Amino acid sequence: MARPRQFNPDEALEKVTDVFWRFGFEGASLQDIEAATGLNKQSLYRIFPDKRAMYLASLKFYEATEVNQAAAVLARPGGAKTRFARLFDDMIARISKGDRRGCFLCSAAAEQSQLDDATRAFVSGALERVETMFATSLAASPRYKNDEGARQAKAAELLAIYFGIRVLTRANSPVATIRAAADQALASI
Amino acid sequence: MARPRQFNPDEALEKVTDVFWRFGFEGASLQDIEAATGLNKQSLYRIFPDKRAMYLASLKFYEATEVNQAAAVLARPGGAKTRFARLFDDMIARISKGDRRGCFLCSAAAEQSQLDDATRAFVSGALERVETMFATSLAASPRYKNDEGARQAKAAELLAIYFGIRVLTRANSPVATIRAAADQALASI
DNA sequence: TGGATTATTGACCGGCCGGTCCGCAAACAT
DNA sequence: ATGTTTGCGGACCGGCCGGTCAATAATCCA
Repeated sequence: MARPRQFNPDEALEKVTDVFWRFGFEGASLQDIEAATGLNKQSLYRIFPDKRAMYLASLKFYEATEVNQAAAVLARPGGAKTRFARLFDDMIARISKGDRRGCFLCSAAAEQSQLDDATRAFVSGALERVETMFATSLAASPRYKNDEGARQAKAAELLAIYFGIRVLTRANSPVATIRAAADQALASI
Repeated sequence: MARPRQFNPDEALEKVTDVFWRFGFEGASLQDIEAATGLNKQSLYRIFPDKRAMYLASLKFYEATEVNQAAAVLARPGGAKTRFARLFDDMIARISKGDRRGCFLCSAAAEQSQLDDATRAFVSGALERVETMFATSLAASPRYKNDEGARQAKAAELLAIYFGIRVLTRANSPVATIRAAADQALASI
């Protein structure tokens, strides 16, 4: 046929995701996105119908990469406490390296999910999937394996703590506070 | 002198706060604010130098009202567990009534604190004050009164759970999940 | 090589953004 | 009553917003 695309759409989406992750939907202008990707608006609009679609694609990309990676960490062998300890350690290691982006899903929930139906639908679904993922990992310990009620309840608590920590991360709370919250959560598993 | 102001600045600030609380800084346009307050832009700009100042004033107003009210709930007599149970019950009662605004400080942390220095400074200070408030309430039980380490750690954990629940609130998570997280947290106090 | 097709680019669009200006009305002191 | 001061409201501002268009350059097929 004709001239092939000169950039990798997946790499572009990765960069777009980072911009939305850091600045939010309203906070990220098309200009910012152009600068971050090195692409022209027109090239972007050939891939995405509009800005909102870019944002939703970014959320999906985030789930497929970051959340999936967390799932991989949680799936490694060991009891429930060990698994969550690894998850929290990874999270805190990133904060210590200066990464204060927190969790994109969490920011999207705070910023957009009361304003845009599609965002709310996706975010609420993604949170549910994270909760299920937590419950599955809890089942690695006999204490939760045979008690669905306890498992669900603990998963809900860990979900809240996890996202709470992500908020504290964005708010530049001291690492010590975050570490303390994580340790308390782990101790109760 | 001359003609006195025809509206109550405090009532105006209350309405402005509600708009920013629901829509966020970028999501709330001056037009939205005019509509919500019933005031003209010019009248608003006589009270606030610019939009950012309105936002910061709103955050302060939020702390002075909503956070203060939470502090009052936590200050009522009883052991630590009883006090936090009342706090969580109030929170869940509001959600059940359809109020999904969550916590303004929490949304501000997610949306703005990585973008605006003044917001970050205020939010991070406010979170610290909430944490202190939590620690003070924990001291109502002997178990935490004499163990500062345990008190700080539990306060950090409750802070995370509290803000996590606020995120779940915004994301339209089912009340059952939120209730479960709150109950788990209470059980560990 | 020629023609069809498509990516790329930058100019351009209307509209809304936050913010300002100015004419007018209201209320005070005298 | 009058002059002065101030609040008020609507017109208005430049600039940036998301989004589009048209001219150009690059690549493929035949």
